[in-house]
Amino acid sequence: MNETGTDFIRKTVEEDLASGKYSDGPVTRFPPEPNGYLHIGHAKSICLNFGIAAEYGGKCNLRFDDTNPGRESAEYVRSILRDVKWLGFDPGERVYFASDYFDDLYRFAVRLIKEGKAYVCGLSPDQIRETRGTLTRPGVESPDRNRPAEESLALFEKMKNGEFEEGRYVLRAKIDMASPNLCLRDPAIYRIRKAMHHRTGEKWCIFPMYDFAHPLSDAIEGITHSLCTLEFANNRPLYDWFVSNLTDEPRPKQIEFARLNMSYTVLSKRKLSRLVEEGRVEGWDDPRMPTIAGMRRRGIPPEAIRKFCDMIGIAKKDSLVDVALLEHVIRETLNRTAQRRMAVLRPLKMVIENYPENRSEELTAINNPEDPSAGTRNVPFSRVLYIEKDDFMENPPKKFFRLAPGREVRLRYAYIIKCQSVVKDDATGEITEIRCTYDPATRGGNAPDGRKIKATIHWVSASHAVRSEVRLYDRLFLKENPGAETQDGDFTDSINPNSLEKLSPCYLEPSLRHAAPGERFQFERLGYFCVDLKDSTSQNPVFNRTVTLRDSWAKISARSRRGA
RNA sequence: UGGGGCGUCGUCAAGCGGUAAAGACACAGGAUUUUGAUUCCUGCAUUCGGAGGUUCGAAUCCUCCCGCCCCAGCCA
Repeated sequence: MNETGTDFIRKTVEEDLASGKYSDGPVTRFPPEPNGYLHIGHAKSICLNFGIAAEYGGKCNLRFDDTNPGRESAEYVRSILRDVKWLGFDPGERVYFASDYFDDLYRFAVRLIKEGKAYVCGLSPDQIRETRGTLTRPGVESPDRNRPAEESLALFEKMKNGEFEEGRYVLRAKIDMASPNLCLRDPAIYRIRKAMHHRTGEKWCIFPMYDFAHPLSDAIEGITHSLCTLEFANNRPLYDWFVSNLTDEPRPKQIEFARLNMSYTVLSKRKLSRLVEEGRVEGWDDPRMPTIAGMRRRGIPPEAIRKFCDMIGIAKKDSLVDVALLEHVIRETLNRTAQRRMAVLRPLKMVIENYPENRSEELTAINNPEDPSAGTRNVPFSRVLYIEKDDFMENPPKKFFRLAPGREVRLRYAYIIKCQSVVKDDATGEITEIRCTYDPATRGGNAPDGRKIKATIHWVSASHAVRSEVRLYDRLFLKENPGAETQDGDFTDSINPNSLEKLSPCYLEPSLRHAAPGERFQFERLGYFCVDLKDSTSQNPVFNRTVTLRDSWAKISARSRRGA
């Protein structure tokens, strides 16, 4: 069920079920056009449709709305299928294509013509536009509007047989050229398209329009509740027109809800494809993309996406969901499930002066404090280590309580150490190494004398470390709503130039050597990371940062930097 | 300025005529902590786009106004 209560769509479904209208439970459908990759906005719809079917003992179909050859392809069909399953929903045998219904749809069209409810129109696309009227002026009727049915039938047949070039004729529903709803001003329902269709090949050269194919496909499949986004509300009267003129009860019912918008990203296929085409990202599955494929590669668990969709709710209000909410559910699920490891991303060499040169020892580390069943592992310790550059400051500000000259700090699961001196590059003055001593009595990190150690930092033994590349991802856009003021023109203006930072070499604890692609970890004190699905090899492991840990120190230091 | 849809905390979002307007995220404090993480407390809309009205009683009903979104593809 839903986090926030029962949304208005579920309520409608419940009422319809209670009224006995649909005896076999609700049948919903997720109807993507295979012309792009699925994104998190689609995930909202997938969760809604499959969720309702599951909750009320119904069914959910996956139907490809493939009525426009030329911009659709089998590659997209494959990616969509994969993404839906990865998200955790299995349509099983219920995978359909609008193109499966082309014969039925054709028959429906013929029936409309015979009944005087459709006609073949010879107006050019330009003429159709000109005669459609405007928002405030009615349209004018086509000279072909009263063409005898026999004549339309013959022309439609010829259209089907490929006897006309594209654009020469179109089949139109005869409704009302004066309707205040432009959708009803004799909309085109079939057009000539001489393109190779990814499934029907060259069998057809006329293709039904969405407004015609969609409601009828719903009816053919016995859909009870046809859920779509708000921008289709204008099309609903047309949806009802086709369904009531051509099909019997019980008829499918269209219900609209608000599409998902999320801060600091864009969620329209058009804009996402532009990012890909213009090379702003490395592909549809770039980990910065809000696509399912991108999020998968980023390391976001499908469970988190489902939880997110559950939390944002379903309503009719246009909204902009804070991406922080997504980040929150990602952290929440990963905190529970991801094993902890130590990794140093920006290495600073540390030498333990009183630790023997050739010695090393194994220390025990907890895999997941949130899950005792995850057990423990051993981590090697030796004289030369790497620690994070950020964990040392030569002249620390007041609130910094990590390592600094003369200060003590605990190395996680290892020893309490003290900074004795700093080695710098003579030429640049840059700190190249810090020299410390350790307290042998503190093995494991406990102080037998009970002295309080304010900070614990992570580390990796230099001689045992696995070298790796780590990719740090940040939001793709600097503006909360990149599409807002710029119509479409240049949402790319607000692209974040620093959305990707590749770090190398990074040093990982040796247990990470055999991590499998897709495997997710928490690098302690840094964030959640996963092995890249594409570029990682055992020779050159690559990790992607999914999301950082919450970092109150970052807030404190940023605040004091501003204040000072 | 035709038609359709929508306006409840910074962001989502419950609420559907009956006492003090859920919850989550964000934010701000505090406690515990070998991750400045997690966890745990605490605070955070005298008010529901505005104005009138109906009612003993309204965010919930009525009227008017204001604002935002969608529609003039042979796209979906």
